[in-house]
Amino acid sequence: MRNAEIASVLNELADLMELHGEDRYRIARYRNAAASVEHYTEPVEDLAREGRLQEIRGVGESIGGKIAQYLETGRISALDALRRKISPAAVTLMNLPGIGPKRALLFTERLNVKTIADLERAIESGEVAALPRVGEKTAAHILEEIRRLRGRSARLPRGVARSVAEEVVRELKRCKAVRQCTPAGSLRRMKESVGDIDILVSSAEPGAVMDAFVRLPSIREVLAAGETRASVVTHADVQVDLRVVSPASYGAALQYFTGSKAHNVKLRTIASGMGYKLNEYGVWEGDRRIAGRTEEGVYRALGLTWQPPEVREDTGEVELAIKGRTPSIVALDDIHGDLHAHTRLSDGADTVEEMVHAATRAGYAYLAITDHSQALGVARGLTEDELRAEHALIRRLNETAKGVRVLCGVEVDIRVNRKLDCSDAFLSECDVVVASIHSAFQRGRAEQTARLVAAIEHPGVDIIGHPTGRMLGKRLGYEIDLGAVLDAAARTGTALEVSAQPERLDLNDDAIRAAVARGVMLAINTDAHHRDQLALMRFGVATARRGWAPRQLVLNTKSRDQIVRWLRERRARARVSVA
DNA sequence: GCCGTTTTCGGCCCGACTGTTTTCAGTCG
Repeated sequence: MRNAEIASVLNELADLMELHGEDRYRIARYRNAAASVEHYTEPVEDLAREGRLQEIRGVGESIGGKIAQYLETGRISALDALRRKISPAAVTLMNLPGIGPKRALLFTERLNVKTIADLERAIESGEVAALPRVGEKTAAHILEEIRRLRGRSARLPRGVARSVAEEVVRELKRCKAVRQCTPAGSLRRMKESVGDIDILVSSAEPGAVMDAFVRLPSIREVLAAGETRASVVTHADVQVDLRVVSPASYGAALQYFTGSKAHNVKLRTIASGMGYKLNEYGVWEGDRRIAGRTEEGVYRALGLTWQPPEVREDTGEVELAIKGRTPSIVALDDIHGDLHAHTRLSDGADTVEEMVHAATRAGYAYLAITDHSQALGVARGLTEDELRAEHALIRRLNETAKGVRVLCGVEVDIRVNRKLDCSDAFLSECDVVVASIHSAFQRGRAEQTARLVAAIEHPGVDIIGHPTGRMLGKRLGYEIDLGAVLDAAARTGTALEVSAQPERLDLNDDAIRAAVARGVMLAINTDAHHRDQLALMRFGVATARRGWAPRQLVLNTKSRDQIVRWLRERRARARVSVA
């Protein structure tokens, strides 16, 4: 799959076009197409082979032709021509904060800057500050940004971002001038990682809020601070942007700062088509504000139904909103249980009883205990006899327990040789079987795909755990042919997990969308290793919502009776195959 | 360059902040 590579080439083309001073709408088309390609779940090279490139949103004849040329020859003649005219160094510089196309060209052409290190030297020598329309402060600011960027990882995992945001919101709410206060931006859209944190406040006294904000104890540095907007960096090196509006504009500002940008552009186009103007202060008919206090009101004024933040990525939700609909997607309240959890018998921290107690408090109807099978030595994997002893304990618990039904399970290892780490007979005795890959991540795509497909087709397996094995910010996961894996899951009815662990979120949103398109069953599980981790469910649900997963395709939205029946039918098949 | 509640051609979102200016260009979101 070369989608990321193709997207990056299209983005470079857009950057060069911008430097070259081309029409901004044309440039926007290239960036738009790059984003579509990046999130496309099928390999774009397959579409190219079948002459179907124009099925990608935002790809027409011209961009489609360039993609085809790139895939055939490894080059794009238009890109080569631009590269001859404009130094590639300008592209590098333009992607630094504080530098846009104008300054990038100024630095490369007037000062012959080729690298970021060159630029640092030019700033230190005073050459940059001497350029027209630059000056001391701008030069110093750019230098600061370069140094700050060097010590920082690009994006924050959402779990970390969430806690930073909650801390800032808690501190801000102590200020009396603050009326409403909430995180917006990609954090509110529940993206798996965020670039910076956006906080929105409504207040009748913006000045007082701004004063309080830039003095918060968690803040290390103020990057910019105006009357209604400020950017700061926390001690944890996270950028936080604050925006203050009046209560009458809160809904419009919330809509605006939640984004995504593409979603907003669509809404503004609709507004202008109706003779209105949409900005962060409201929906305007002339200078009369006809909506703005609530987000719902803003959508309503534009003749649209409100859309959940998770789907606001301009991937079809605006078109639904026009028709008066919202995507039918799973919600946290729909979840009735968790089908993947560990205890201290393998690598968890708590006992079966403690996990069950936590599930009861969560209001669940069922909880599957799925400790590791023996191959996973690092996780103190259990032998079949040890697992049987655990299952006996669980059955005794079920006899006396009211409320939560505990399911006897296992997380069985998928070995390198495609075999499972437990006997077929043992698997057929379990209530539920999760099969996962925990070893040999470096095998090639064909081999990993075959490994997963073998597990999916195994009659004793109900769910594939964390199907791609990725760890956000740590490793990419093993390479698989996602289409082939999804097809196998659709064919056999085996569910694929959406791991709610914030560093996994695996499957991710794009893959979920592709799974949903094929009718693949999903299971949103926490893979809890501690009783408190059952609460991670909301991250998994948020990811499933971003992937437009409907309740009907999420296994653990079933009631206790339904899940028992579903699993029993699969068990029956497993036993037939053993016999 | 793409695309359609208008539109197969003519549109294509809008405002805040900074710094260098002295009325606004550049950048960002």
